[in-house]
Amino acid sequence: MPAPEDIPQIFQTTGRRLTSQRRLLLEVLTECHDHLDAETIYDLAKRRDPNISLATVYRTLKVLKAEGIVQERLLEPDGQKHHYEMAANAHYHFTCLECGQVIEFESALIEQACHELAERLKLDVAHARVNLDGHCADCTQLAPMSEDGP
Amino acid sequence: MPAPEDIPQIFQTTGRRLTSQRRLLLEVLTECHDHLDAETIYDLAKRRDPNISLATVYRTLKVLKAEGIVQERLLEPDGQKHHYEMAANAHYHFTCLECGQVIEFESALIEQACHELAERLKLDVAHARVNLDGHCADCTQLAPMSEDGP
DNA sequence: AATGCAATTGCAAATCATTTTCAATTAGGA
DNA sequence: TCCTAATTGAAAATGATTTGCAATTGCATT
Ligand SMILES: [Mn+2]
Ligand SMILES: [Mn+2]
Ligand SMILES: [Zn+2]
Ligand SMILES: [Zn+2]
Repeated sequence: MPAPEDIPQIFQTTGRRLTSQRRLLLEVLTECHDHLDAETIYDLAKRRDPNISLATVYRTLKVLKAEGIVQERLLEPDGQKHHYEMAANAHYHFTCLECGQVIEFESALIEQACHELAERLKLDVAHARVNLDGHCADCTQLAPMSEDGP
Repeated sequence: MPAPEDIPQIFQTTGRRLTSQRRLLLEVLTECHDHLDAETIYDLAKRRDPNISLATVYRTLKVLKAEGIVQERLLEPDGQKHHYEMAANAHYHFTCLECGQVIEFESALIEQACHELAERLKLDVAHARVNLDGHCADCTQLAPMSEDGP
């Protein structure tokens, strides 16, 4: 999770160029604190640079992901499009199957689970892709519950 | 995770038909204890029924998933194709970024994390999509490690 | 400031997993 | 056995993402 001022350094070090398009996409991602898909990022960027192309959005997202500057998420359980957000403190996501709401959360238990597995099997866990699906508090009231109820 | 003998019942109850193609695909999935993608399932099935179509494989997988008979997994971190396995005891997966090996594991900690979130936010967690990525024990020896090393 | 060139871009066409359309077939209840 | 809605195969369509290519542009170097 690099600080914004470190980004030019990162690019320079890897022989990458900090183009106007990349700067713009970084702005969009930084300003919009949300989980955006490529098309939405494209739309937002196009407002400030009408010439930017969707291909550049995808290419840039791939670069930013490779550099650890953005994180890619698969929030929808049936996995169509990816969503992106600036890399920040490690966190996970819950998606409501009913209303689509996404809730971020942290979890020491999940981190423990990763450590435990790593130690037990002598392997190295680089990343945890964790997404919980279910019904949010609002939707739970109305929806029929899955298992046994009180 | 229904027992094999319950499957006809499940189909009947939901007005679905137990066709020869569906029986065949259930056989393939049951016999091959592995995580198969749709194309592989198709290839295996075609050996016994050369007329079966890939469309039917996809349609059947969707039905079996909806009925909770098979589970869909996204094992590869860059999420191209899905993999399928018969629903069994809840478990998670670790994928080695180097050699592609997939390791199954169970985790009470992850289940705790789900319960904790559910209770804290009064929501209902129906399913946990958990995939850890990293380097397996074999590949860790050779690969440059990610963070600080001893 | 001018030069050189590899990295990057926009556009269009290409991929590729998955879905859909539709006419023909078939499971399974009456 | 009949009837009909569910299912199928084949081919075309979809939709997110990628790629080929010629034109542009950062940026290190004169
Ligand atoms: Mn997030
Ligand atoms: Mn498994
Ligand atoms: Zn909801
Ligand atoms: Zn490995």
